[in-house]
Amino acid sequence: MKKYRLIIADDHKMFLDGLLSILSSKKQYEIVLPANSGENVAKYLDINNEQEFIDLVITDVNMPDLNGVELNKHIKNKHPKTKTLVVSMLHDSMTVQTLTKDNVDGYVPKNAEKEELLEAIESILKGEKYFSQSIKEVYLKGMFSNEKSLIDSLSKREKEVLKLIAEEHTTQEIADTLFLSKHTIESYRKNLISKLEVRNLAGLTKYAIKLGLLNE
Amino acid sequence: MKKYRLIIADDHKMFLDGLLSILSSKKQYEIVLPANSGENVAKYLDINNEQEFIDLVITDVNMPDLNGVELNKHIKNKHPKTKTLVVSMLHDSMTVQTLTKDNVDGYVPKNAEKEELLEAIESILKGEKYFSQSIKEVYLKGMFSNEKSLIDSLSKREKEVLKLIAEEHTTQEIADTLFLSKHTIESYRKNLISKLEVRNLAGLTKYAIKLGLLNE
DNA sequence: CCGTACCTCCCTGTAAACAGTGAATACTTG
DNA sequence: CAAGTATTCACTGTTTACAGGGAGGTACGG
Repeated sequence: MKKYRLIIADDHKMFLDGLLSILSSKKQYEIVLPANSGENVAKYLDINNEQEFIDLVITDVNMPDLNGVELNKHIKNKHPKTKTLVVSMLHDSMTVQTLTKDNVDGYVPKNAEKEELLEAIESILKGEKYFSQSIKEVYLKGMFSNEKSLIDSLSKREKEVLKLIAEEHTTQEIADTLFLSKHTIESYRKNLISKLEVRNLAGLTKYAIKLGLLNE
Repeated sequence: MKKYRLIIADDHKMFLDGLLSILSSKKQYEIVLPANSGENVAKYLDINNEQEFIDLVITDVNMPDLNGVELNKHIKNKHPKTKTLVVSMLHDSMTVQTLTKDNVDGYVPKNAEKEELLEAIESILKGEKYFSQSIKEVYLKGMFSNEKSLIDSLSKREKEVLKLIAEEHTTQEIADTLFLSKHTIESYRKNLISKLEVRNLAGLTKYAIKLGLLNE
């Protein structure tokens, strides 16, 4: 029987230990590397994947340095034959959209049963894709909602202004920092409110947080 | 050898499975109930704890219906002999402060090694308290920062108004919904801005989110 | 080369937020 | 009960946000 070589990445050691524990019951899976960051996985693959091929990388989304989305992208670019399975407790539509666009092989939420995880791994190693029902729903909802397109519709400058607005700066202050006229910033503010379909500063602030524009 | 009866609560089944897997290696622990919500644990204890005593409840913080903080409070009120261990990936100072005030027996972050978890369980069952180093640090930081006191200083009504403000309602609208004068709401807004030491609506909104006042 | 999106700036209003001050009633906690 | 705090309301301003309109320049792809 072929033995599959896996890598698991999650910054929560306890979850990692749990996964290891679950997978150790399956003798055909060899866990080559339990990693606590995406960076470590990327480095490992870049160095070793040619000599000793890794079949599957199971990764969380939220990790320090290189997160799951970026890791998946890296793997699919540099090591296209290595499969990827995302296991995450987040499943917002933007993340799901990005991952599928980047050709991820599977996505299972952390509130799934372990049986489902094992099924997902099996399917993926057979060359199939595996997405949990709830992930499919999020994907579809994202397709038909306008949330994603709203975010995409913001230009770099608009995001810059939005960030400053959410950081509690007044229009005049933003104008000063960006060396623009107060009127320009007012235009941006107006456009943002209309584009993001919110009513005021509070709505803009919430969007800025949702978009991860604030460094906190 | 005495067998200890434990309950584990986490809404992420996979994590639950992982914990079960880890604890199953220790024969002296009997997992009576793997629960996916705090509500289930509270109900179980209320019904069964007199006949069949539960030694320890291990719980996550973020759960639907009854969260870990509320569950701990419930247990310490109604079942004071049952120990509690919080295992969470969040460790903001407010949560830690509240839990210690409510006499939680231990707190271990999810990025701890499984050995630490086992050590924590052991200590607690011996009657000691167990807090990871990182949790102690958060606790101390919270003690000397003013963040907590800021939050505590808000009255129920103030939080109510803050919530509505963050939900993008104008002063007039809030006045109408709460059957108060516009002037009253303006007073609240002013007090909130001064109490929370922010500059404007954006700052208030961020605080409202931090306090978890918004249902999203 | 034409359309489109982006960036920039301006004007005119109205509505709302923000600042300072003051004050009466109720409630809660030592 | 006394003292403090919460809750409510009011008046007077100034500043800022918000809404709607227009307009010129650049940059890029079809």
